[in-house]
Amino acid sequence: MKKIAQAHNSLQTQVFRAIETAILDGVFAPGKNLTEAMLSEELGVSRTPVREALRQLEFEGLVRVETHKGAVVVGISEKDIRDIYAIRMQIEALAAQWAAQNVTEEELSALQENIAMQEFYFQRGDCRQLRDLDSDFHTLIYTASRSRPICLMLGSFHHYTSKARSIALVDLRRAQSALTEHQEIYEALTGRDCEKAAASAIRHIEKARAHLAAVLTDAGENKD
Amino acid sequence: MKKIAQAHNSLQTQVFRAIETAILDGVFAPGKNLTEAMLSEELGVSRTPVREALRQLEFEGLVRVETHKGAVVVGISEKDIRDIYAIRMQIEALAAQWAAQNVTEEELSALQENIAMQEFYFQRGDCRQLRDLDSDFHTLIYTASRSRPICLMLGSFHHYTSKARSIALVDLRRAQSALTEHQEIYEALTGRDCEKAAASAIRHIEKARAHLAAVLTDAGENKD
DNA sequence: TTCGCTTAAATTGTATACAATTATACATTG
DNA sequence: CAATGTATAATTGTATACAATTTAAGCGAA
Repeated sequence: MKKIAQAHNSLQTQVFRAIETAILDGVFAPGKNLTEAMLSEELGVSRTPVREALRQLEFEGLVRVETHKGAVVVGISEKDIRDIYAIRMQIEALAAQWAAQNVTEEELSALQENIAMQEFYFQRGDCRQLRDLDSDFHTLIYTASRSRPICLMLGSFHHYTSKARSIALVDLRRAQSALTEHQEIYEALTGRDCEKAAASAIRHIEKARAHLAAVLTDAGENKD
Repeated sequence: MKKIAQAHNSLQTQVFRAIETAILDGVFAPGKNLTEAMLSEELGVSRTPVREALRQLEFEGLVRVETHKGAVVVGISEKDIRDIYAIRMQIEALAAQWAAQNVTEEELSALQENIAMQEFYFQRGDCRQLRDLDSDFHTLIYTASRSRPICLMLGSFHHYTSKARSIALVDLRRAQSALTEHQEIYEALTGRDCEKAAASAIRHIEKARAHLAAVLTDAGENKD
């Protein structure tokens, strides 16, 4: 029934993305039991790619799969998000620091372009676009760090941060603040200033965390 | 042909473990092309569980899978390990800090038992057992942190640290030092002293890193 | 010989069929 | 009526069959 995103990727990948976003967008609520047959029919594919996708989602921590029992959606709790921010504060600092040393001119251009787009969509008040750009911005920095462990780690539970971003950037005041902080990080990178990059990154996450702490009153729930 | 570890788990899980350890033990060298047919025959199963295992291994970063091309083993470079230690220094500090607040009496007993075993196998000079105990020790602390993101993150690329541990703990002098540091962390946890726990963890990883930096002259190679 | 095209083999991607296990419903018995 | 055991249905686990794609080989012409 529902159309799957792009066509050029493998079905398995598309199925994975489809289920992932469905979970993150709350279409599949925490605790919901995901049967392979249901997903197959819903997405118009066979069970094989669905199974592979579910196994990957289990690795990402989005679902829990028990043998002969099936998959259930795992919720992201408030505490999870708080923990993520504590962790990110450390890791993003490392990433920014290393990126300052290794970032290429092309990547700097991409970051500049990204920030320009952020300014554009901020004017429009388009939160969804801002969220995606924010996501891209950080991905660019991870990549520029030239550290495979960093990329793997931050990519592996990327959805957690995505969820947190979604919650946070709905507030346009926070979005503006984030934009300023992004610019600060960008400047540190252009100047190849490791310390400033790390400090800016920490300040950025710290502010994001503080904002989120204020916003988080009725966000996620845990289904342990 | 080759027997797979336990019997009660699903084939898919067993296949996953089998391939994982084969890669970590160097049986499947970096760059090696893993065809599903070969793995199927080798492990005496069909392609289905093999495919699911490969997809998970891709998420772990141990192999790279390209559509219609298959999976190749990704090597762990020296730099990867160095990066891991930099990251771990931050995350283990968080984990230890949180564990000091949340650790249960049962977990403290388990840690005590673990350390006792470490002492025993250190006497015997059994490096392999020491490595596994070291792995268990840290897993216990992650678990005690009561943070799902921490557990997910550190579990997700656990093999990296495992690889590093294997390299490091071959040196019995390092093993002894590690044992002392573990005891220090354990004491911090029993005293529920967050600051001491974090500081001990950082010191532990820092020492491990320093030792590894000295040892690492001809370890891993990268196959990008 | 070498370049290029065609074709065949090998490999992965997907779907389906079958086996094993679990959950559910219903009947039987205390 | 409750509890339990059995049978049936539903769901997952695994294997195999088929389609799509890539790689390589073979063949021919310049």
